[in-house]
Amino acid sequence: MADANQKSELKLPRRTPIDSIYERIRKKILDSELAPGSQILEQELAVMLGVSRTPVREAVIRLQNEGLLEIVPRHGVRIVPIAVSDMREIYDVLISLEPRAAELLAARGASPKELRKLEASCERMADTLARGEMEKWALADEEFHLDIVQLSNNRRLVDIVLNCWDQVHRARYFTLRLRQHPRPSKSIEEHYEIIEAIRRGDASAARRLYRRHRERGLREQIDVMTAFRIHQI
Amino acid sequence: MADANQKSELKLPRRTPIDSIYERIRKKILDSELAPGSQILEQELAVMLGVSRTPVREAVIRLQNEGLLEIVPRHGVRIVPIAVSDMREIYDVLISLEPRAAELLAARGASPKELRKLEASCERMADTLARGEMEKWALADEEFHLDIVQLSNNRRLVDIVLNCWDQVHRARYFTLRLRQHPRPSKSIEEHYEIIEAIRRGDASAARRLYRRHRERGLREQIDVMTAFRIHQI
DNA sequence: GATCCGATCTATGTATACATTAAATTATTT
DNA sequence: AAATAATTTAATGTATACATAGATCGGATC
Repeated sequence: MADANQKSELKLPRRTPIDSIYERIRKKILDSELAPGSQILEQELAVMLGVSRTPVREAVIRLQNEGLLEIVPRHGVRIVPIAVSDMREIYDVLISLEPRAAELLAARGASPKELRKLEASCERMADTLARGEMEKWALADEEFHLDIVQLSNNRRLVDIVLNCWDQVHRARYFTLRLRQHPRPSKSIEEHYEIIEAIRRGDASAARRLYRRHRERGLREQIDVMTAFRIHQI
Repeated sequence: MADANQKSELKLPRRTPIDSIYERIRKKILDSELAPGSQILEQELAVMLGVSRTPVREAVIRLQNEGLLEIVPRHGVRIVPIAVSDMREIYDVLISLEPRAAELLAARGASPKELRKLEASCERMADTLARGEMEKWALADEEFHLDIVQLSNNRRLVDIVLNCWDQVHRARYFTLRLRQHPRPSKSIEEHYEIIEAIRRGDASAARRLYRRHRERGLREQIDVMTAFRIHQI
C-alpha cells in the first residue's frame, strides 16, 4: 500500500506557475484593474507579470474561452465589457441552470447537515444586514448560492455557473457598492422559501422559487444599470 | 450614445493556422480517431499534424477548456471518455438550457419564416425516416434543435449547448449506428408539438414540451448504453 | 489636394532550445 | 528480499528567436 508515503499520497491538482499567471490576470480583470473595454498587448502583460509571453499567451487563451477577454489579432487582448444585453444573456443561462441545481438537490433530498449549512448562510445574511455590513452580506449571499449549486453534484453545471458569475462580477460589485441592495430582507425571505421547498423534497417548487429569485435579481441589476446610465461595465 | 461600436462588425473570423490545428484535433476526437481514454503526447500530436508543439499546445488548452481532453502533467493529453454519469451531467445542462431557448423563442414570437424552417426540418425527418436513411434523419433532427437554440438569440447559451453536444457526440453517434432510433416517429410528433407551442407564443408550454423531449432522449441514450454494457464511450 | 501605392514597422504566431521536475530505474542498505 | 535512496530519463513549461502579415506613414502621381 502506498498510503504510508506522505509525499506521493496527495495528488494535488498541481500548482503550476502558469495557473498562477492565469489567476493573476483573472483577478486583475475582476477587480477592474484591467479596465473593461481596454486593450493591452501580450508583451505588456508579460512585463507586468514578470514572465515571458508564452505563459501569458496560454493564460490568455483560457481567459478568452471563459469570455473575460478577447484576443484581437494585431491589438493585443481586449477586456470584454459587459453591456445590459450581455447581462440578459448571462442571466438567461443562470436562470436556467441555478434553479435546475436546486431542483436536483430537492429531488435527491438534502441531508440535515446540508440544510443547516444553507440556513447558516441565511442567518449570517440577517446578522450582517442588521449591522449594515453589506460586503459581508453579499459574501453570505454568494455562499448560499454557491452551496446550492455545488450540492447539485454536477461538476459541469457548477463550472458553467461559476464562469457566468465571473462574467457578471463587475456589475454585481458595482450594484452592491452603489447603494444598499433594493430589498435585502426580501432576498433572505426568498432564500428561506427555497430551503423549505428543498427540505420538503418539492423539486419543482424549489426550481420555481429559485428561478423567481434570480429573475428578480436580474431585473434589479438592470434597473440599477439603466438608472445610472451604465451601458457597459 | 456611448455604445457605438458598429465598426467592429466588420471583423473577419480570421483564418489562422492555429484554428485549423484546433479543428483537426477536435475532429479526430469526435470521430474517435483519437480513442476515448487514450493518451497521447503533445510531441506526437505535433508530428502527426506536421507542426511544432506550440500551436498544438494552444489548441489543446482550448480543447481542455471544452472538456474534450485533459492535460495530464507528465503523460500528455488524455481524451476524456464519457461515462453514463457524465451523460447525466451533460444532459442536466441541456435539459435546462435548450428548453430555455425554446421558451425565449416562443416569448419573443417566431416569424413565419422561422417557423417554416423548423417545419422543413421535421418534414425532412419524416422523409428520411420513410426511406430508412437514419444518418440523414439524424442530421435533420440536429438541424431542428440547432435552429431552436440559435433562434434564442443568446450567443452564450448557444455556445454552451454546442459544447455539450460535442461532449456527447460519440455517444449519440454510437446510439444511432447501433440500431434504429427507438421511436423515431415519436420524436417528430414531439417536434411538431413544440413548434405549435412556439407558434401560439406559449412560452412555458414550449419549455415543458422541449424538456420532456430531452428527458426522453436522455433515458433512451442511457438505456442503450446500459443494455450494451457500454460504461464509457 | 487627394488618393493610391509602397516601404517600414511591429505584434503576433510559430519554431526551437533549454531548464525544471516528475517518473522510472537502478543501486544500496537493512 | 523489500524498501528506500540516488541517479537517470524524458516530457513539460518557459524563454527566446524569427518569419509573417497587417497597419501606419510617407511619397508620388493625377
